[in-house]
Amino acid sequence: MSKQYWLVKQEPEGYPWSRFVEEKGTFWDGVRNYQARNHLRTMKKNDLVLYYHSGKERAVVGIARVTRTAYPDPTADDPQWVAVDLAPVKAFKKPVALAEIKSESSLSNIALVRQSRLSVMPLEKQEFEKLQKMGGLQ
DNA sequence: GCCAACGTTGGC
DNA sequence: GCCAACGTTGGC
Repeated sequence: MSKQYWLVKQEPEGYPWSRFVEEKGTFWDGVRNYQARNHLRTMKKNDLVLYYHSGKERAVVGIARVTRTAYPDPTADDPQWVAVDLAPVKAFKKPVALAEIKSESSLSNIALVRQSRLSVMPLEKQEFEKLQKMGGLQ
């Protein structure tokens, strides 16, 4: 199957992009939401993932990729919850703010806008490429 | 700090 | 199985 595209949300106070880059990757744990979990389970190796800072910052800051597909979340008691491993690919030259995303009509369908509480969501290829371009990358 | 959106829990 | 109450997340 071909590559898929995702967006994950993280509070910069919890685990900022800068630390993600320093550590050259992390395991993406702590997801306790069925919809988000199902998305995690669907991720394949080398799928590309946009990294979004929620809270105060509210901007997409960089691109990551999946280095290990879903496995039981070591921080959960219940084995139904899963984690994946992600590694940084490239930082955006310019973070793309939520306000910009909202004002872009071609991005009005993404879950970030429509369902603000979802922490892991799929993106269409053209949506991913649009965001990438807005972030100053090809 | 407030509130909307959404999920979960528990009483019936 | 419905729904009210409550908790959490995240934008404003």
